[in-house]
Amino acid sequence: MSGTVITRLSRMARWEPDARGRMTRAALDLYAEQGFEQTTTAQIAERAGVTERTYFRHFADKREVLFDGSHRLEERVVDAVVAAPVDAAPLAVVGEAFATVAASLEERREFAARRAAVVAATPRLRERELLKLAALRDAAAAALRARGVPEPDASMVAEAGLGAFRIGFDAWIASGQARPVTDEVRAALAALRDQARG
Amino acid sequence: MSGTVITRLSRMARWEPDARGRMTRAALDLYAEQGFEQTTTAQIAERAGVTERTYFRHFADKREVLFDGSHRLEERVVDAVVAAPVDAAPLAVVGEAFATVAASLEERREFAARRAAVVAATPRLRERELLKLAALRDAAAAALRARGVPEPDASMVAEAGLGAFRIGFDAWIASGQARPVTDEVRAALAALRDQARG
DNA sequence: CAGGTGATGTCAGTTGCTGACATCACTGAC
DNA sequence: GTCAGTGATGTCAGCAACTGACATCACCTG
Repeated sequence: MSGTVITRLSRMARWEPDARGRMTRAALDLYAEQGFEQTTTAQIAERAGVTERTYFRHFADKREVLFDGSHRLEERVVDAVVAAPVDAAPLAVVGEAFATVAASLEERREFAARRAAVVAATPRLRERELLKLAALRDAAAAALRARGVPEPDASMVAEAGLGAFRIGFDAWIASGQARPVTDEVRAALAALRDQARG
Repeated sequence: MSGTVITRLSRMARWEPDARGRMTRAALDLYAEQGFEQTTTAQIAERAGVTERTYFRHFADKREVLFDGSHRLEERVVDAVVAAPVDAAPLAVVGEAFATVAASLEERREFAARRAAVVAATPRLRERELLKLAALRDAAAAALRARGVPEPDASMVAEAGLGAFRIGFDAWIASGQARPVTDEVRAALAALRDQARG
């Protein structure tokens, strides 16, 4: 802790501010540099200038650092589904909802890409990602039911929307972000629609 | 270990046979009785009549005990996709493939239901389940591509098939296995088809 | 300036999981 | 028949991921 720089600002918080942000950046850097399994929570804490105990007060476990924003995504999907015109078709509603969510990732595309690479390379992080995506899907399904869409339609449509999101996002990353994410997501959903009609 | 019964059979294996099976049953029982988090791997090993080290030689971690059959499921999906008539529509192919997989669970419906209850109640087990299902989906997508289905169609159709499988299976469990699983899976996929046609 | 509050530090302890090495039951060659 | 080989198991030491209990510290409020 001897290396900690004490920034002197007029109205400073109690300790060094933004401990969460520092831990997130430290974790992503370390995971990218030396791999998730080779990184210890003690290393993350040290690089962020806190103790290991403080890390575990902010994040439930070693993986959760990379999933801090997932709650915001959930809100965005639900909001988008709720805000859709009442007469819009369910599949179109979720498609646009997930396209909106994807668009929100474009603001921090560098972070998103680095994070995606680490997650893709680590089974245990993929697991956690799938859990968050499942929560996203369930939130979308619930929002659809609130619009009056019955089961199993609501669940299946939500599943299709999430699928388009995932496949579109992956294509966006794989292509070096050539086209906007929203286009990729819409293209994936359109492919499914064609297959269902054919 | 004093309670271990030494069964005397004419042609017995080296030690008590079926250690994996005993561990799987012990784990499922304990998880159901007292919860996953409250169960230690030492308890599972003890009930199965082995040491903790032996447990970890058979299973990668505390969760993997309940996912021993996942490889067989993967084979079944792939086989079903490969075996489908060449002129069959991709969505129909995966639908029937996942219906086949679901049907294979009906043979051990009691085990499947108990297992599903434990998994549903435990986030960490749900995580692992999602990873296995993702592998199932990816295998189906690869098999579709081998049939000549292009991307993103193959991935989206596989996603829809897995969704139907999951939703159908859940409905089957929730209904107390009233109708055959295959019917539930087909119904879920039909719902999506209807939605896609608008 | 005396509490009160919230975030942090310290420390001990449990559990999940791994590597290294010994042992045991059976198998096959001789 | 015996004896080395093989594969599954047991034993033990140890690290890393977490958790609970308690102390501390910076700031705020009356």
